[in-house]
Amino acid sequence: MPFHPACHSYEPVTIADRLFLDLRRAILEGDLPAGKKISEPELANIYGVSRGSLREAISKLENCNLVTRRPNIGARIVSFSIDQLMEIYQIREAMEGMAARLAAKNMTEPELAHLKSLVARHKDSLAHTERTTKTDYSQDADLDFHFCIIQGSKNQRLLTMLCQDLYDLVRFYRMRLSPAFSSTAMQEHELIVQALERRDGEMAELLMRYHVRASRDRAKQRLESMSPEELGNHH
Amino acid sequence: MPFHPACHSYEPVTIADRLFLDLRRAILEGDLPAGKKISEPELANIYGVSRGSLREAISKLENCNLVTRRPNIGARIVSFSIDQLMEIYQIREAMEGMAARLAAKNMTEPELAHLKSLVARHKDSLAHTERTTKTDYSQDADLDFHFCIIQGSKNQRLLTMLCQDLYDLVRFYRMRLSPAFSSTAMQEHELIVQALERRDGEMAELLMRYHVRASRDRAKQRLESMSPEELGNHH
DNA sequence: TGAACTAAAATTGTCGACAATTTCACGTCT
DNA sequence: AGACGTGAAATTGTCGACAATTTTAGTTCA
Repeated sequence: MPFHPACHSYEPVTIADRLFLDLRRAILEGDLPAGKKISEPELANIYGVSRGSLREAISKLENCNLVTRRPNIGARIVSFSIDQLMEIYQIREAMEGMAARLAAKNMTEPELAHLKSLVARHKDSLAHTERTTKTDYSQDADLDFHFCIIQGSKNQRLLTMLCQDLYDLVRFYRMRLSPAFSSTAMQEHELIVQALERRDGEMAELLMRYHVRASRDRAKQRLESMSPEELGNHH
Repeated sequence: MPFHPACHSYEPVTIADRLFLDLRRAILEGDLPAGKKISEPELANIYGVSRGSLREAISKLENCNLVTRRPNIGARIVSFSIDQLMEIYQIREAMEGMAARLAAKNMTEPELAHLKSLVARHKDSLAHTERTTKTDYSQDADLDFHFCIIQGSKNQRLLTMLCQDLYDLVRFYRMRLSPAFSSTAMQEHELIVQALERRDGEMAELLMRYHVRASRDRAKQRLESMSPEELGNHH
């Protein structure tokens, strides 16, 4: 039942921190609709905090690219756009490809074992369960898979750039598209793990780039088959 | 004589914005030494602003990865580390490689012409001038080159991630290493431009990745030949 | 001498009030 | 009716003061 902390898994010691986590969750889960303007006095009243703390939380949300601010105008939740989603996939192809290459070199054996068990569980769940609650779990498992590899790269900056600056956006879109996780994608995951086991960085990067590119194509295909109303819901 | 705005090229309409630009410049140029703790009351007095505005500026500096904050402890300027520099090069290899690939497809003819003239001027300057003021100009020219290609990728998110989240750090290190720009690097630039002219994305990516990797190796070699005192100056 | 406790000083976090700017509503003019 | 200008209302930016936490300095005790 976790919200999937990934990064941002620190204790909210200060009011602004707790507010940031609450608002982040609200945005990702759709409580605060995409594209909506944020009213500082209104939100400050709702959460029972001062405007100063709220502004600090909004500033953190801006770092995650979940809101955009303009001076003297205000902040608004990031809005849904197919083009932006495709841009994100292109960046993930490059960065996660590099992460896989580095992980093949730097991942520890326990980390590899953990990744393997994760994929095995995932495969099991995909084979044995009905389609009912599959998507939810699969999506989390997918994020876990990518997170493990990024962490295994042992490049701290790469980790923070992906987790802090990009993955919140990934969740933002994922929550609004609720795509089915295909068995094809899981097979791609397995191939990547095999390359990592062989410590073949070159191949791991190629396979990861292919996987992200294929995921992008699948997402695009799904989006183009969706009705305009379905897409419009999120604006 | 520009400070090289790259991104962040907006008018500082608010006090916190101007403060942010001033502090950013101070950090990059070494007025605020690396690793130093930021005293909010002290800085607020120096710049003659309230602590609130200063805190907002610090928050923006945190986005640029130029300072790190810990709750109830405070903010300090990012500190110099060879490992971190190497991490940044790895990320640049992946992201700028992708940028070159996309630029080969999406760059407009005027943009390409501008890039060509930029490299030509660069080559000229490297051939005709003495070594005196060469490095300064060359460094800016190098950044301009990379910036042009990133911009030519037409991936807005890639542009902001590189310019806002990474390139300030690149400048931070560049200003403290003051490396000579080699004619080798310039030849690599020329090869990349030729690939872009042919609209050969595959080759452009390969050449850019090679260029970034070679630059990393050159930087590492320079660093290892520096004395510990030289390196220690920046802590 | 040095480790541990204590109180004072300094620093960061939080808040409410005021100033500057934007947004909205109304009335006027063409 | 619609465009334009004006003033009020609302929103954001800025500030100084207070509260909570951390750091420091000093003292005591083993």
